[in-house]
Amino acid sequence: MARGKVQMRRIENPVHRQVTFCKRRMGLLKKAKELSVLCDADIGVMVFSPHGKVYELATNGNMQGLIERYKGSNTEAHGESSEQNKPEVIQQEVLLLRQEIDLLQKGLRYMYGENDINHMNLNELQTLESNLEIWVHNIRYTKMQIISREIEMLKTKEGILKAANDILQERIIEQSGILDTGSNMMMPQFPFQRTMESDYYF
Amino acid sequence: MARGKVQMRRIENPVHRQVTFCKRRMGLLKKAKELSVLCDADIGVMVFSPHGKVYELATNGNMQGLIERYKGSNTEAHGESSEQNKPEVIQQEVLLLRQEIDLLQKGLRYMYGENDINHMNLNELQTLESNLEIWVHNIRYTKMQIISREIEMLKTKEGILKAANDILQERIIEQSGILDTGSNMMMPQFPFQRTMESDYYF
DNA sequence: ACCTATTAATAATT
DNA sequence: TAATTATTAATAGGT
Repeated sequence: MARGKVQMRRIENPVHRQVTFCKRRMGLLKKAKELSVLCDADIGVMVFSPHGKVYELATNGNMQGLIERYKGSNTEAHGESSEQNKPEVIQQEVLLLRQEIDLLQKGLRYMYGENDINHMNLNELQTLESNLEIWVHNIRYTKMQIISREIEMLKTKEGILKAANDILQERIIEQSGILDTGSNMMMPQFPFQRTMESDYYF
Repeated sequence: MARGKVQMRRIENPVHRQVTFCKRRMGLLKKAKELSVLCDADIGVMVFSPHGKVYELATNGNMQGLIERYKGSNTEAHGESSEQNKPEVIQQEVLLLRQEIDLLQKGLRYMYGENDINHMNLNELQTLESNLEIWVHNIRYTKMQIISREIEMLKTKEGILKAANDILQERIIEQSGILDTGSNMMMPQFPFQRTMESDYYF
């Protein structure tokens, strides 16, 4: 992608290789982040340099979580809890989590405009508090809207199904009268068909 | 990178999002492969679509191996040892840190507006709501701390001033006794000086 | 799925 | 190591 095509094979010149490694590694992680954001996907990338150094990206901020998820999705069930409890592993995990928290807190600080919550004065905290409360209020409102819509939909469906059932019952009665052949034991139970995706939102 | 810039945020149109997901996912995996070949690195990429599908690339053909390597490289990185390595303690800590991270992440993600409130489902809204409430709680706690400190400070100041006043009164009485010249009408009122910046925080 | 106008990435160079 | 720039590669929007 620049000043000449590049052959798809190991770059022999070590300097060039190192430089390219840096550049393309950054590019790869950037691309991963972009894909994650644009398409709402979680992505984990692990890069092991030839010298053993590790570079990683976990768009949800937690590579361990992604690995778990990967294992889960791939090999259905693994009774691996025993290995998971090795002290070193856990210790390591604590370390990672701590780093993660650090990162997130920085993010928060950035979000609040450089102001760590511990360094905000009363006024700022007050403002923040009311903003959050407004937000919570909006969220509750949105939730209520969703729930209302859901209920409406269910009611509608119920009505339709009831009507359908009524019609079907009538038909069956008619048929029973006309044919007078069988018992009612095969009569469909009331909710004729009750498969709904009403839990779509949950 | 084509026919117009793209904003770095979730693509709202589901069709566009899906198409972009396919294209960029391919691009990402290609880039990973290239980096691997050109620079002689081992790379693992895991992509989790929002619908839970997993796409992966392991340039050495073995994701499990890369995962092990990842864990290993992290474990031996820090030689901090002993002390509070009791499994239960650490386990507990991991749990707490995880929770904290979860909270921070969600909060951040939501705050950065990567998730439009109007496109969140009930569950997500519920989570967001509780996160915000916890935040509000923390803010209130911080506020209370500040206020308490402020009150302490004021009490201290009050004590000092009272003592000062007492001393002044004594002096004045002494002077009155010695000089016996004037009335007490000019006697300063009790809080001798009461200008404080105690409302600095408000 | 394919096409291209554009943007983004980056190899070579300083 | 850090810029700059000439090119190539990726891809957004359209068919």
